[in-house]
Amino acid sequence: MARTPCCEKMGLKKGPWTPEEDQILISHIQRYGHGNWRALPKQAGLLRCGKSCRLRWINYLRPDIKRGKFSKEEEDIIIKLHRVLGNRCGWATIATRLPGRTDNEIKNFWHTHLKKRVERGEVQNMMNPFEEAQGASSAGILMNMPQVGVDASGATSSVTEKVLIANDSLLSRRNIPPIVGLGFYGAVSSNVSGEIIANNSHSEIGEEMEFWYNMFMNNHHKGTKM
DNA sequence: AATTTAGGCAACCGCCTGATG
DNA sequence: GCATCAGGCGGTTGCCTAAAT
Repeated sequence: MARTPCCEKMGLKKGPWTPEEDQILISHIQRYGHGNWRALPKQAGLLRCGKSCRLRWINYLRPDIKRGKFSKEEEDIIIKLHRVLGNRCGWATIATRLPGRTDNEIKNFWHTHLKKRVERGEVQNMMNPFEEAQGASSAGILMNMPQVGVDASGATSSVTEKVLIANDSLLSRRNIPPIVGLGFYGAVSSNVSGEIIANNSHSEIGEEMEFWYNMFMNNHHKGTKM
């Protein structure tokens, strides 16, 4: 059975927001907050669905929105993170790293500017911290794999050992994203059920690496649950 | 000056996930 | 365990504007 649509289309307005609608939404949220987006338009007297109100607020009206051109630093962060995360678990996560920027804005900026530059090879030397740490010519990455016992050729055994994973094909066969290279730092190991778990070494590598660590953990769990 | 094309971006759509009953 | 709701997210569309012809 099909889900009921998020909003009743009949009588609800679509398309660009008018300044009057913006003002109504801002005033309402400033007075009452936005606890329930679905109920908000009715309470505020707007002929919009809750989703539309939420999007308008988050992407345009929020007071902490930063508008204007992206800085070089912001570009670098987007490119680096996109390399790691890809489109699929990325824009919102990247947005958390760029205060005042929205996922929609970052997504648009990627598709209209950065994607072309990356495709043209203008940013090909941009590496994430793991790649930088390993060096571009590194033979592989080291992981603690107590239960898997996978050697560099991909063969399995019951032996608990540190494993050097030599190439991307092995990673892809095991459905592990390349960022598993964090294991190079000794910050990752896996438990008996095959789930990646943390040890405490990542706490010593600073805020930036903490961020990348969390990024890895999220990415890994998403990548392995399928 | 008029028309066409391309780029930029706001907004919508549909799917997914977590919470709740 | 299942159905439904609500919020969140990425993909995509379509409008607007500036540049090119």
